[in-house]
Amino acid sequence: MMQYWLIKSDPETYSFADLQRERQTAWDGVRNYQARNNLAAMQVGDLCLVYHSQTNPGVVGTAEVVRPAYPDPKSDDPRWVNVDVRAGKALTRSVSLGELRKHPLLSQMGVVRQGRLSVSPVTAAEWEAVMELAGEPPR
DNA sequence: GCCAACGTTGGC
DNA sequence: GCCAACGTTGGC
Repeated sequence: MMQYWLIKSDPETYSFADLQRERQTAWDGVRNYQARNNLAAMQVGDLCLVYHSQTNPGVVGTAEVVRPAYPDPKSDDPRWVNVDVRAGKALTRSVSLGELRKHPLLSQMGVVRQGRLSVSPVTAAEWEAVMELAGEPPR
């Protein structure tokens, strides 16, 4: 069964444009157990909302999981894992954190309730609502 | 730059 | 096992 997720990045460090340029990347550097557990639960084919933190925080694009969790080679601690994701599409219009907060359904999203969590699950209903706000046609 | 929220560390 | 101190993240 396909699942949805939200993955957060500071665009100064790694932006959605960077992902589009590279087409695919290792999603690494997660050093929080809850976020790590979410990474570990990802399966190939799962879809992700890509969220920019810091400047103009909000959802800017989508990505697809293409490799499930594996140990982060940049860490000598095997507890930390990466997944590989492929760029999906840039949203027709990005959806700001403020819009998520205002939306009756989306105000309950993990990213809103727990701002510091960098990888969080997204329900199918939340996914659809974000796509609608983003001006994306139904799939 | 400030501050709130939260996670981690370490003393006891 | 508790809790204070400290560090980090992220919104504003």
